[in-house]
Amino acid sequence: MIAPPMLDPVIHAAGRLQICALLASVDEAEFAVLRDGVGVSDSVMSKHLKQLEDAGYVKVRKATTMGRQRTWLSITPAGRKAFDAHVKELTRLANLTL
Amino acid sequence: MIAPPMLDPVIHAAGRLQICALLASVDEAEFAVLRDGVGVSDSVMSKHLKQLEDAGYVKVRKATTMGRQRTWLSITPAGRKAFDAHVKELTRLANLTL
DNA sequence: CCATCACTTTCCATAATGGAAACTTACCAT
DNA sequence: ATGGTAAGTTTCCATTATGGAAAGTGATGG
Repeated sequence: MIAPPMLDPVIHAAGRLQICALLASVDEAEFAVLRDGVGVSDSVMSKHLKQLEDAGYVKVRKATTMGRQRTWLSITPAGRKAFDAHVKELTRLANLTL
Repeated sequence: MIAPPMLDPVIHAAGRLQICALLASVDEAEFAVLRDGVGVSDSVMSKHLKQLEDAGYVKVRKATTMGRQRTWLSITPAGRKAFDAHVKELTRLANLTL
């Protein structure tokens, strides 16, 4: 192999890549905002978030404000690091010279 | 959805993304070079190339030079366009602001 | 105590990958 | 012509990934 692919499979999948990209740009985002932002069903979003959480890339904060229970997601330092590295690797690939 | 994902599934898959990246940087590449560059088996490389060819992104040229038969791959104009668009979209996602 | 909201999990059906092994072609040697 | 080998191709089979619908959970309002 020319260069061992540093593409993180947890981040590379289209849906999760979008989630990470969205979370990387804000402090926190509501579950529903992410779900609609990515355009998937509740179940799918929940599953993607679980994978990201298991990887330590996303932090989940359940808040009960004004009687309303909402889930807020944020990217962790590890998540940001992994995302940045992933983007960097994509950039490297895109500008690759054989 | 905030922005409809313009990620081309044919190009996004890690293996094919690497193939496209490699082909985007050269005029032509030999099958074996690509296979080793990406680090997959003959069968997998063959199947990825078939998908890229079916999509019109890669051109296959079978050449018999000096008694040796080799397959040369090159990216087509459509392939380059799709790859560039894909990279552009990845860049957009990476710099996304919610 | 029951209904509802906001996710979570389970269930199920596809689609995507991957490698090994079998198969095909072309070309060289005999 | 016939056999052998190189270079891919296809087939076979096993995993894994996705996705949505539907059922399940826990907290909250009435």
